[in-house]
Amino acid sequence: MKVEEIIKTANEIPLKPRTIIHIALVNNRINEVMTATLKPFEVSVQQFNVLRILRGQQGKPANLCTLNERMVTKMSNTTRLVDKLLKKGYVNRCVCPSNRRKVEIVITNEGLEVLEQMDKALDKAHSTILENFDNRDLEQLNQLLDKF
Amino acid sequence: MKVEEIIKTANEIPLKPRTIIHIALVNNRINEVMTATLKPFEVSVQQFNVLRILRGQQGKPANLCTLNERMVTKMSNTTRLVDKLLKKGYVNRCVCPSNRRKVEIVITNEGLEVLEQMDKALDKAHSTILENFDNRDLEQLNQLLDKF
DNA sequence: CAACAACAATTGTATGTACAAATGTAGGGT
DNA sequence: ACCCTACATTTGTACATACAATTGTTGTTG
Repeated sequence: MKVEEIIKTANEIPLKPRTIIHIALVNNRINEVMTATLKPFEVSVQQFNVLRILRGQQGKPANLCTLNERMVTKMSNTTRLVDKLLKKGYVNRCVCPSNRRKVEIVITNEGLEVLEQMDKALDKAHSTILENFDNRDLEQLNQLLDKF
Repeated sequence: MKVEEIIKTANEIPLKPRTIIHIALVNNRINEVMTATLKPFEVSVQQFNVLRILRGQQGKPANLCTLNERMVTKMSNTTRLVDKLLKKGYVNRCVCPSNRRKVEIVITNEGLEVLEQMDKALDKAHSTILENFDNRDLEQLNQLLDKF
């Protein structure tokens, strides 16, 4: 992606704003690919993230606030997000018996199955997005991103 | 930003998905800062982008489809975006006399003034976001981002 | 044990975004 | 001149997100 072709608003953009814009552009492109990849499964990127977090729990239920903390894109409305996964049968939800304020959410077997398929699809997508990167590039990029 | 602290969903995340998530996290952080910075001016990041593009036109009017092309985050709804800027008095809009399909949009003096203030505020924000980067880092980061 | 603050989740509302359909305009071919 | 296609914008609708207010629950303190 040649950022010069996209940033045409000024002749010379200083390095800092240029970097900021560049990241936004890259992020948008990634999002587009991810959304398109997940479209056949009829789940959003956010919903996918929730499923992935739930699988990471390895059977242990997660409550909403843990989900919120671990979500890549923070969102205020985890309730409605889980609602949609519930409708699709990918998660179960019940009130935590030890603390009835909390809600326990676990991923269902069906959820695990579709998640596996999504993983495969996303693997391909990631390779496509990162086709110009070798491992050294990726390490370097991650090191730089850690500076944020 | 230590991505390990945020990504707790799995013990070992392979390099590629890790990179993708990392970019999303960085982008979110940038967005939060940008939105907070622009909040006192009561404009969204998108609206700011439109104003910046219009200034880049140096007096020449821009029509909607040019705006759309140059917008960092593509959005389908430039009409309503311009509507809001119009209400605030930051832009003028009129039908293009030579081609009545087109709409010409120019930034007003008031728009230019507030834009200058926003620039100053965003300059500071950018420096804060990128405080851990020296010029060499930024060059390197941009080079890597160009690989996308 | 009653009052209160703190917590976890839900609901309401306003705003933002994506996608598709509709409106109005221009130009080309017959 | 008429029909058709392509273009530029607008409108409609469904969905996503941000922020604030509300509900229900827990534990603490007087």
